[in-house]
Amino acid sequence: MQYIQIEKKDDFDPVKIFECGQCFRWNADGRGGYVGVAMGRAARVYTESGSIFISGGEEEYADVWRGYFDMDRNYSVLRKRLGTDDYTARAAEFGAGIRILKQDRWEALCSFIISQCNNIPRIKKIIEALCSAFGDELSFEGEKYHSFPSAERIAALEPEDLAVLRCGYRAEYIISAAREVASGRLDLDALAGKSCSEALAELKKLRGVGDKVANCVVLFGLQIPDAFPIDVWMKKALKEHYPPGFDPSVFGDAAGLAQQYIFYYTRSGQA
DNA sequence: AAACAGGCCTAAA
DNA sequence: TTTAGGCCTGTT
Repeated sequence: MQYIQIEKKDDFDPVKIFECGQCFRWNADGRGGYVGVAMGRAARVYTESGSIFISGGEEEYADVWRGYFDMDRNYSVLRKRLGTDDYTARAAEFGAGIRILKQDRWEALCSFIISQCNNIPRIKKIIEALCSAFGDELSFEGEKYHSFPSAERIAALEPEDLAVLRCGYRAEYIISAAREVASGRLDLDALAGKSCSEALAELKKLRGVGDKVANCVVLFGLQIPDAFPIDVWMKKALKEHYPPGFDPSVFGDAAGLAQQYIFYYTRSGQA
């Protein structure tokens, strides 16, 4: 397999990128890299002596991975702007290397619906079951993988068809979201051009999508940078390290990135 | 065994 | 507009 080498870049740490909780389909490969499936392709990513290596050639990089890894944004510059308060500054330093992936919009929506009231191992297990059952088979470096099934594919199913996922009450949420997207009643591409609050309001009309899930979809799927998902970890961090009534809009367009640093830092137990 | 997990929905104040 | 209880399932 051909790999593309990208020379020394600003922040890019595969461990942090894939373990900071924004995505569910990349796994450590046991030899320092990560393998995963995104945008309909399987790939491997690793860093070695300052360079980044991504499977596939120049063309695949230009078409897929350059955008997916948000390579045209300088995270080092963004990160250093986040030193407004002590805790955020420490979190940003600790999380140096995180990048916010430009994930497939439907995949982000479906994945974060599944994530509700679940732990990460089970979220990943359910998503893999969904892909194995309904995604397309992919072959990569001698192994089989599966793409994330399209909204159209899922829209054609009934909640009972998702019984194999063991995802419980989330099954009906998944099906109904898929039908909204597949029918065009919910246009995720169009939403990506809207403001954060407009996008949130639209997403929250879906059954099973509340404030937290909507913020994740807006940030990780629509790439609207001022989204600020607040889950139990963020509640804890905000309560312990920020003034009551703290307004994340002080971070401006870097609010989403600040959230990732704070979340990763708090959850690491190092904070 | 009972509680909890990276929420959401509904009913009731 | 805020709060409590229930929800599928798997793990501790």
